[in-house]
Amino acid sequence: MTVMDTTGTHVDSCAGPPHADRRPDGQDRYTISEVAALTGLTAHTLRWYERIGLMPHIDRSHTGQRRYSNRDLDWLGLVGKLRLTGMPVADMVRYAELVREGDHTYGARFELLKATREGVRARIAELQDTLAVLDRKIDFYGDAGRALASEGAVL
Amino acid sequence: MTVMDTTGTHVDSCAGPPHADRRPDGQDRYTISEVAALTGLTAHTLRWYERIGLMPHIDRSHTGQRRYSNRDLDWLGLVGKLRLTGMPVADMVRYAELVREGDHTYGARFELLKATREGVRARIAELQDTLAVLDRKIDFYGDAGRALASEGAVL
DNA sequence: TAGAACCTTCGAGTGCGCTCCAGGCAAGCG
DNA sequence: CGCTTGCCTGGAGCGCACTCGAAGGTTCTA
Repeated sequence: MTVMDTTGTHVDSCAGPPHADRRPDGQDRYTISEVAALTGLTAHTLRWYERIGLMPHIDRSHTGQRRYSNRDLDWLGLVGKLRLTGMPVADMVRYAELVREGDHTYGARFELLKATREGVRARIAELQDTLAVLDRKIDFYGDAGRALASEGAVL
Repeated sequence: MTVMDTTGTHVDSCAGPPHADRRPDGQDRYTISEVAALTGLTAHTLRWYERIGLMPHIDRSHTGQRRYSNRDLDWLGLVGKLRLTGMPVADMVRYAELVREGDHTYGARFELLKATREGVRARIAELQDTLAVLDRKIDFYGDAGRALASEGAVL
């Protein structure tokens, strides 16, 4: 249960390419504005994520300021990806809760990830379908659109 | 300029598979609730689409009720597809305006469709990227997740 | 030691895409 | 004739995901 190992690289293995201007583990104490610059989120949004329970506990300096770790950046990377899929923030909060609750939620998290993956796959299929519609429409315009348009077709 | 031909099937050729329970052209005067059932949108939403300029002019019965045509359904089919891509309603309104403005907007519409297509392609790429992240995470869980989770990795 | 630049919290505001309500009209039916 | 059903309009309200402002404390640079 205790977290002894903070040097392993496996922590990073799940959040895409690690950001270039990251500090090595051990000196990874970023201010909120540094994290904002790194992630593209605003400081406001980062604090809001914390308020709604989307972040793990963020370390604080002796004066109470947030100090983000590399692991926090990894988490934000994952959140960013999930956000791109259109996953509602509430669902991500649910996942964050499972992580906080510890090992016994392992199965639930696994299932949630798999369900999310299926959702993303379905979304991709949907978009490819839409792409086909657009392709047909664009061909239509390219080939004979001008003539057909004047006949009243809804282009 | 005059719209003589309403019997051609080419009108339909751009909006995916035609809905099964459609009436043949000529008897295509659907009430708002029929269209709601056919499209999955609510009557409220259909009226709202009209208010914001997303629909062409919808025909009315002698008592002022809306009567949608097959062409209107085609248009709603396209709108539905574009909505799936995440295109903002405002952009779709812009496209609708171009259609209303007539043939001379042909080029603009063509460009807009091509830009939209590129947007969809980019979105698909993004999702595939996310899918890869999820796949890695899921493998991780499946292979050694339980052990690593107890070491403190952010899964 | 001044001032800028950063941080904190709380709470209100914004933009989008609906979603719903109130109040009223018109048609069909027993 | 009254009742129900379906439709009309204009406008208010809602949920989401931020986004920003106010008021005040702290830390860095000259």
